[in-house]
Amino acid sequence: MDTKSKLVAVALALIEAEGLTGFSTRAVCERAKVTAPTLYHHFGDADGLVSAAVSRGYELFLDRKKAQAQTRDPLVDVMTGWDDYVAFARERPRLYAAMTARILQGSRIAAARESRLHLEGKLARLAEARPLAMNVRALADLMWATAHAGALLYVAAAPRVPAPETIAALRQAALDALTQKPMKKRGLS
Amino acid sequence: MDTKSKLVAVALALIEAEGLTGFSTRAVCERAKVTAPTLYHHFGDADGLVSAAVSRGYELFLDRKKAQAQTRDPLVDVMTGWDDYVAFARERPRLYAAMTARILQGSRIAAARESRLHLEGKLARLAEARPLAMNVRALADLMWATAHAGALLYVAAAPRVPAPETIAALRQAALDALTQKPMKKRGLS
DNA sequence: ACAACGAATGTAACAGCGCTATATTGACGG
DNA sequence: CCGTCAATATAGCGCTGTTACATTCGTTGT
Repeated sequence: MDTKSKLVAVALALIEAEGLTGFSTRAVCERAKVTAPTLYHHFGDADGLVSAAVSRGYELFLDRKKAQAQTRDPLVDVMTGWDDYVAFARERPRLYAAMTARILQGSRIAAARESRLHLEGKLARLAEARPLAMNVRALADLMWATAHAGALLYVAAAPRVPAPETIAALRQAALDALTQKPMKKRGLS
Repeated sequence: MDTKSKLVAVALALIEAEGLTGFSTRAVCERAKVTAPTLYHHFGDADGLVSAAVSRGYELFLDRKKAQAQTRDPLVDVMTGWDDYVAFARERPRLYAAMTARILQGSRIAAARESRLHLEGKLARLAEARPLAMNVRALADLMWATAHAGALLYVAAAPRVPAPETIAALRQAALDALTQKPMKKRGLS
């Protein structure tokens, strides 16, 4: 395996094993049996390597999504995607934390944008099948926000598990937004 | 002002100004005109000082909540609290990020627990007024998850602003959970 | 009154971190 | 066979969190 991908693999493994706080360029170099300048030659700085590892994380996530069979009903596809998002975060909590930590700092990851487009594609397909209450971008925000909130409940509560009805209510919120008719106004308080 | 609270104040100011990444014990010592060992004498390590600053953040948050007049309707109080949570995160995004980052690492902050109890108190008062679909703890999780998701939409999207209907949908999810009758089963997919 | 003690602070240094100026290797095209 | 350029190594800088050690200073027991 070439040095560059090996470094990414080592960085990803380190993040999964010890989280972002356990990550350091020196630890990566040691485990990859490489000296510092080669790391900096390939990635510029520590942030570059973390970004690359996080990108790889998004690729893993996307592969999983694409392996998922597409059904007849776009609504089912979107909600299956929602469930899978939460499941991914539960299975790889430290990787997930690293992926989302970067979102908050406004650091743009190309692979993240791809995941986002994948979701918006599914939503667009849904929009063709039935009229939606919001535009696709607002709906994508909502899907992400509810799924991320669900994921956080698992990660933050670990090793305890949140009540199933809490997750169900978040999921229901996503579903309500998807099935809500455009013109029907609902009471807000 | 005594040295200890001055250090907390300086740390809090530094976090608000530059975020957690800009925080360093040396920067704090310099601005507080204090040498390193006095910082370590008072707080043990860097994490101890950050925890203290974050605690102070929760106190500020709680003060704000307590200043909020209690109305006749507990439901209104809970939803006002929801709005205020999101508003706090919008107003002090870096402090909010520091506060929640620690939650995810499982680091327990006493003041955070107090905020949680404050919310559960409000929910208990609501439970006396009308039967709820979930127990208070599950409901508190849900209130936090939806409000945090709303807060994240603002922080992650900054300086852009998320669509109002996305926030409204999250808020609606919280409200639905509060007003949902105990025995009424809703379709889940 | 004063010696003794402990809390609070300062001096100076350690190891580990991200990062880089510089030198060396090694594969390829002329 | 030599020049070029990417890839790697040596060795070090400046910064970080942290700490062993020395010092000040108010409190207290006698």
